[in-house]
This record gives sequence, structure tokens and C-alpha cells, in this order.
Amino acid sequence: MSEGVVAPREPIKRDPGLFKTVSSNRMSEAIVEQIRSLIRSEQLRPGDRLPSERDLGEQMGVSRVTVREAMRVLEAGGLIEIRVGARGGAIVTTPNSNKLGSGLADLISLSPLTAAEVTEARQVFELGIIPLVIARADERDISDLREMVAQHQQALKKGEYNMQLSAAFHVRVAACTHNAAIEMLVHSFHGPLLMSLREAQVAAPLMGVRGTNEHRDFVEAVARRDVEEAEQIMRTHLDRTARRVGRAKAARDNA
Amino acid sequence: MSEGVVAPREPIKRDPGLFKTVSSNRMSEAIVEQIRSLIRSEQLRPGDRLPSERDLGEQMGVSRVTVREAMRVLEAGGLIEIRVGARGGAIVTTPNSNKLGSGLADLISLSPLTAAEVTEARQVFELGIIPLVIARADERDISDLREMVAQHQQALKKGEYNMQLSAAFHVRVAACTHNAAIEMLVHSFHGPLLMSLREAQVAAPLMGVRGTNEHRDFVEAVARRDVEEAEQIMRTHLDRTARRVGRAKAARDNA
DNA sequence: AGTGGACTGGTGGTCTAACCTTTAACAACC
DNA sequence: GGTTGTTAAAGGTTAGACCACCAGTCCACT
Repeated sequence: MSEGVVAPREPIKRDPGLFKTVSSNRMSEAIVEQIRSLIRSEQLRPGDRLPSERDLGEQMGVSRVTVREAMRVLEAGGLIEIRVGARGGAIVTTPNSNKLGSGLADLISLSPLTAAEVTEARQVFELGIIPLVIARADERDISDLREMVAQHQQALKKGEYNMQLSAAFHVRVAACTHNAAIEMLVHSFHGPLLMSLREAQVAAPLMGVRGTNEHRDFVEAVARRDVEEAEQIMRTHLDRTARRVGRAKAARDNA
Repeated sequence: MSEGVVAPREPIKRDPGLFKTVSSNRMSEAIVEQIRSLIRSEQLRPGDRLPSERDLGEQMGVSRVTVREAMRVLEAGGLIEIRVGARGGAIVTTPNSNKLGSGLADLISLSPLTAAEVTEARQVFELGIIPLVIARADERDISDLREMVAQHQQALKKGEYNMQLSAAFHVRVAACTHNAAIEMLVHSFHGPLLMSLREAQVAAPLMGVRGTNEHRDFVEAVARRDVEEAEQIMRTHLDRTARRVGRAKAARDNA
């Protein structure tokens, strides 16, 4: 009797992402979504200025505090920039990989990822793009790279070579793919990584000489469209970095 | 006369980062920094509950509104989770790749990247990790993958196969590298991609059959530790996806 | 004529003090 | 024993006020 009738079924568990879970019933969140979608649909473009908090609140029928919370979220997400004072207000930012990189850096430094893991991911990626680099690098790319290497070797002689320059080289190489996503990823790899490698750099000042030489050889391999050689050089180059990360970590662990 | 005397020099431009630009003066930002550093230094650990907004404001000598803005920023950054109701409050979250991935997805989807670019980056990365996958996949990984493939083929028969399942497979493959950074990256690739592919999926219902078969073959290649074969299969698999993205874009452009 | 300084209006930043909504826990009731 | 109401604690929202900041304007003094 008690069993047969309309068994009290479990709440539906399948299709967990079906009902757009959404809402959270937070007005500020709704505002965030609205503005975000306006930006996404390009009805709001980088450089545009949003109405003032007071106006926005009035137009949307919410209080200023609620609008402000939405602004905080959008600002934290790097979508808008907020300026105070006359002619201030919220301004839609041009999304750049810097923002993305710094956001990434924050999350990475707070996440349980180790520098070794990130380095390995970077190795995989930077090696993987080499065929694309070689297939797509044009004259401009190659002459840029050659010039960059020359400058770096100059800087090295003056003792001004540093990780930033090295990072710039790797980013420029990635740019040879003419794929903004790849460039951006490599760019962000070199953000948090720099932080965790700065200590390592001090302990390994020789990196500069070998590193820049490898950069030079790599560029020439690209110029010759020699995939094998380029990969070989880059693999060696990145492996050394990886080992350095490993050593830095070991040193820190012992300290 | 008027030229020679104490030329009105330009304001000093060198050392642009000398005066540390005085940060923000925003109290809420100071609170964010304080709590963030508490989390970073592990004085606050995942699962810990922060004091209530009212208490926090009292302890820090600021109003509740200000505390709330800080909470919004921390929440947006994925550092805390906020629950309403009794025993609610701000809880330090365990940083997981989901949070990071969704943040990434947001930035990617708002940046001027095309689906094709992201897809290509994904191809590079997912192909690049295959040697690692094969080197490190253990028994557990392989049996998990086999089981997953079986489930997906079941789902396919019932017409319940979808992009989410496919994405889950690729993420599980990445997890075989036992590198959290790699897993996270692949995970985040499959966020925005899903969005841009949903339309494509409707137009290409056959994907499921071929796709799951390729998944199956790939897993067996991994089980045999056959790098060449695995790479070959995955390359074909990803190429088809890439072409589908291209077609979807073309269709959209024509519409 | 040119410069410096005060003024003004609009903007974000913060505060106060209230009220509403949601939720877990507990107590009371059937 | 299970359901249901109550309560207290938490976040969510509102309204109104005040302050700090900043660009532009204008005026007085040099």
C-alpha cells in the first residue's frame, strides 16, 4: 500500500546543467550580467563611459549601493575601470592580455599549482606551437626576432639582461603564429612564472649567455624553416628553465 | 634672452615606477588585500568561515557597506563563497580549476579572440600533452577512461550524448598527465568553446558516433602506450572539431 | 596679457540606520 | 516520529546623507 503509490521520487538529478541554475536572486548580479552582456554584444565598447552610479541606479530601479556592488564585480573582472572626480565614472576597458595575465597570476598563486606544473604546461605549449610558428612566420616576424636577439645580446653585455627580456622573446615567438589566443596564453604564462623564477635567476646568472645564444639559434632555425632543429633547440632551452625551477623549489624546501 | 635662461625642463620622466603610485585609497581594497594575504599565508584556510559582515566591519572600523564591497571583490575573484541565511557568511573556498576556468572563460569570451583561434590553441595544447599522457597514465586512469567511453556510447544510443560529455572526456585525458596546471587549462578551454560550438553541434549530429569511436580508439592507443597512434587519432579528432568551428563561423557570417 | 587661486558641479567613496529575505536550528505540536 | 511553526543570525537592499576628488570656469591680482 504505502509502497505502490506515487513513490516519492528523488529530485531529478540528471542533466545537472539544464535549468540555468542562475539568478542567485542577487540584484547586483543581475546588473553585472546585464552590463556584461552589453559589453559582449558590443553595445558597449571599450572606452565608453557608463552612466553615473546614481543614474544607473535610477534607470534600473535599484539603490546606489547595489549598483556599486555590481561595479566592484565588473571592475574586479577587469571589464571596467573606475575613475573618481569630475568626468569620472565607469569606463569599459579594452581587454588585454595583461589583465588576463594578472588575473591568472592571482588565481595561480593562490591555487595549489606548483611552479613545476606551470612550467611543464608552458613547455608543452611553447613546443607545440613551433610548427605553427615556422609555417606562419613572415619576413617581418623574423627580422623582428633577429633584432630582438641582437638587442638582448647587447643588454647582456651591459649586465642588463633579465627575465622580462627573455619573456618578451618568447611572447614575440608566439606572436609569429598570428593567433591572438596563443600569444595571450604564452604571455600569461610568463607573468606568474617570472615571479616564481626571480629567485632562481639570481642563483643562475649564466642563464643569460646560453639563453640568448639559444634564442639566436632558434631564430635562425625558424628562418631556415627547420622544424626539427627549432624544436630541438627550444626543448633544450625550456628544459634548462624547468630544471632551474626544480632547483629553486628544492632550495626553498630546504631553507 | 627668453631662450637661454633656466630652460623650463620637462617633468622628470625617467624611472616611471619610482613613486609607488600610491594605491587606491580605497578602504574596501585594503580589506581585500588584507584578507587575500591572510588566505595566501594560510592563516585562513579553505573551509574557514569569516566573521559576519557586521562583525568584520566593527573589527576593522569600517561600515558594513565597505565590507560588503570587499566581499564582492573576493567573491568575484573566486577566493570566498558567500552563503546567506543562518550560519551563512563568507567561506574561504578551496581553489579549484572550475573557478579559475570560468574566470578564464569569461575573459576569453570577452576578448577579441575568435573561436577559431581558441580552437587552434586548444589543438596545440591537447596534442602536445599526449606524450605526457602516455608516459604517466596509470591503471586507474585507463580504466576510468574506458569506463567513460562505454558510458558515452550508452548515452549516445539514448540520444543523450552532448558536448559536455565530450568535454569531460578531454579533461579526463588531460588529468592523466597528473599535472593540475595542464588539467586546468584544458578544462578552461572547454568552457567558452562549448558556448561557441553549441550551435555547431545541432548542425552536426553525426559527431557523436565518430567522436566516441575516436575516443575509444584513443584510449586503447594510450593503453598500448602507442604515442604515434594516439597522436594520429587525436589529431584527426581535433581537426574535425576545428573544421566544424570554421563551418559554424561561416554559417553565422552568412546569416 | 598671463597667472594663480577660489569656486562650482558632478563623480565616486563612505557612513548610518533601518528593513527585507533566506536559512539553520530548535521547539512545539499532531 | 515526523511535521510545522518560531526564532535568531546572516546576507540583501534601501534611502539619505556627507566627504574627497577632480576638471573646468571665472575672477582678481600681478
